[in-house]
Amino acid sequence: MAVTLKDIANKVGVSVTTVSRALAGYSDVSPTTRERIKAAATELGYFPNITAQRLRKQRTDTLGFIMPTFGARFSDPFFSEFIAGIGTEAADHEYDLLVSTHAPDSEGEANAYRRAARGGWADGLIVVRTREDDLRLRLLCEKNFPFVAFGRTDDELDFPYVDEDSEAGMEMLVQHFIDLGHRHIGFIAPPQGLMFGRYRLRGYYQTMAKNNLTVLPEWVMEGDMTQHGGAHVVKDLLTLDPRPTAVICSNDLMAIGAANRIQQQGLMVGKDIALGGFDDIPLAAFVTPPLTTLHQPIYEIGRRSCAMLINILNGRVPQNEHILLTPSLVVRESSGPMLYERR
Amino acid sequence: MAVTLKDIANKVGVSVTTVSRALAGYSDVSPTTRERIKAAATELGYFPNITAQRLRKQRTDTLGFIMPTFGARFSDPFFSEFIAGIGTEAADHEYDLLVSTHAPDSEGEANAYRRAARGGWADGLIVVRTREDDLRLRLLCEKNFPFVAFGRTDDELDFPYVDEDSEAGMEMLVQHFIDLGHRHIGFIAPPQGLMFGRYRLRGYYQTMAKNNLTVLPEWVMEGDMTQHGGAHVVKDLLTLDPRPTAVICSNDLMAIGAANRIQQQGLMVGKDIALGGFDDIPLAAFVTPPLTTLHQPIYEIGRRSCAMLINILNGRVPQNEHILLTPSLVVRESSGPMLYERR
DNA sequence: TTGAAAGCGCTAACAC
DNA sequence: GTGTTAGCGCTTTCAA
Repeated sequence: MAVTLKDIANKVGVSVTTVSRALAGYSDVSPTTRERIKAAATELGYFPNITAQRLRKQRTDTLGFIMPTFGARFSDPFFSEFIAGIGTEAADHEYDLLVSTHAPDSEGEANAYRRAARGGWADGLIVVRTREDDLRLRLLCEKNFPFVAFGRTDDELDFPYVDEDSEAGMEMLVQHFIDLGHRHIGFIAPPQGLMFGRYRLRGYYQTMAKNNLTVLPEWVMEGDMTQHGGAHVVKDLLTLDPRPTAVICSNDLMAIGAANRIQQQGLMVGKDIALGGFDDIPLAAFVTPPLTTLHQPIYEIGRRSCAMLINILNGRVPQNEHILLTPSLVVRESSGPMLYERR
Repeated sequence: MAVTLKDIANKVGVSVTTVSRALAGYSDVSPTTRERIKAAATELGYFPNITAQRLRKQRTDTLGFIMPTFGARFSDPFFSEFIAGIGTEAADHEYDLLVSTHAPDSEGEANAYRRAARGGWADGLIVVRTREDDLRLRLLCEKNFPFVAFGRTDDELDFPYVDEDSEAGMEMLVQHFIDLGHRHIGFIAPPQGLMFGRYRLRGYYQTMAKNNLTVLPEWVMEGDMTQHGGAHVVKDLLTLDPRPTAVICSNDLMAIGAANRIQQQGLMVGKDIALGGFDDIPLAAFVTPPLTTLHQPIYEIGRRSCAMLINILNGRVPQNEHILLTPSLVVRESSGPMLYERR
């Protein structure tokens, strides 16, 4: 089938070894044979057998990404962007990217990580959406398997990561609403267990406290990070008396869902009620009204985590580097004008 | 490092061959040795070396997906959903999924396909967004490399595909608007070269013609499939005199962008102007006003294309199967009421 | 029922 | 400079 070193060796009349060395660019091959070998290689259309190289080198030159997905209509734009980021960086360094999809915390996911951590599947892993007491991270740390996470944890585990400072981000957003005159600010939190959700929630509480504002327990609801969740949960917030004048959602998808429901109830977002999100997904600027949110450069984060992983794999970097980025506040119409200026 | 067959063989005191056969479940191993071997394998924590198996079997048990991406803020929700679909199906059949990202029609993409078509990278490929005169398909057909496409082509190439009948879908949508009383219907087409865009455009023209409606050239604009594109292009449509009473966008992302721009200009979607999209991305139901569109089951399409590919790889299916699905019309508020019922 | 031997395609230590 | 040899870990004749 495919052309092998042997074919070239036969054709040129040298040994397989020589061919291998010539093609690999070793200096101990005479210029003339090297040329003849190269010529033969191009003529025959030789390309190295990746699998054989891998077996020999005991490395796969492949990165793994086990993507947490949820059921059939799963379609979080985060992942397209993130994959584009890691994929591009990986390709730039001649790494392949293996993607595997599993529901978070499922048995399938656990197996996938166990399999990966055994080695031989990929040389390193990119892990996203770190969780409290994250078994994935625990496993990888324990087995000493190379990985970089997008996200931190609170526990004793130490590992390299890139993260967004959700606490600082949320502080900007909450402060923005407070500065606009809001005092009753509802919050739609992510499901328990996600680290970034925890930071976002914490940022909310802290900023409220810092401004001497009390938070009533019923102001804080938990959503499932999807547009459905946002729509579903916000309606309870709307029935409160007094009704919050602003609602912050811990991601844009939920904010968009919430906006939809709010407007369905005849209220105007950015007028009757202020709304904020987190992520700045590309659509955030194009919904009606455009969404005030915190911008995270997902593609860049993907690239950087991947670059970090590749550095680690090549022993080029102090282990356990930590990068913490600060999101930037993007104010759009959904936050509305100063509260007392409303008509 | 890792436990190999040899380790087990040593431990049990048999040959590597026997261990291999015992573990592979061949019948010609005595029950007792088989048990001893199995016990030793579990005890030592044996797992086969995938690379070695691949080299030996001359197949990778891996599927490739070369994802067409565009720059840094690329984030089309289509891809998360599609990858979730193919990934799940692949995993169910114990295939791995290799993902590579490249700009469409770029040199990098061409290289990726050439590399894949040489073999050894993946056993088969999933191709999406077929193009007119698609070099990728031409290459794969020529090299006889197994693949399944999501999308068809017009030319002589015959290959297995799953596709959505965009023409039929668009007909439903256009007819829907016509039935509502619209006569001046603008259309935002995808960039030249994409097959599905062609079908969608054709569906529009044909349905207009079928209803004896003429289409003025200035009603048809070309957008780039993103929310930006939709927003950008729709404004020219709005300046026409008479202004179209309805605008159809060839995907939801553009429709959402268009809706944004329309409302920015003080017009109300679903009232002053009707709007339709295509795809039914999960957010379509949650924008304001909710978008009338055509539903495509992307996840399912991913699963089915992947299943088809796996069948082909295992020689289980008549080559070049064609599946054509019909999208379903989802009417939401953006199409508005009957035209003459408007206030 | 078991084992020896060959080989998938490549690389590298070591001779010549 | 070049070839011999060995081996990465596995599977599969073939012979015993």
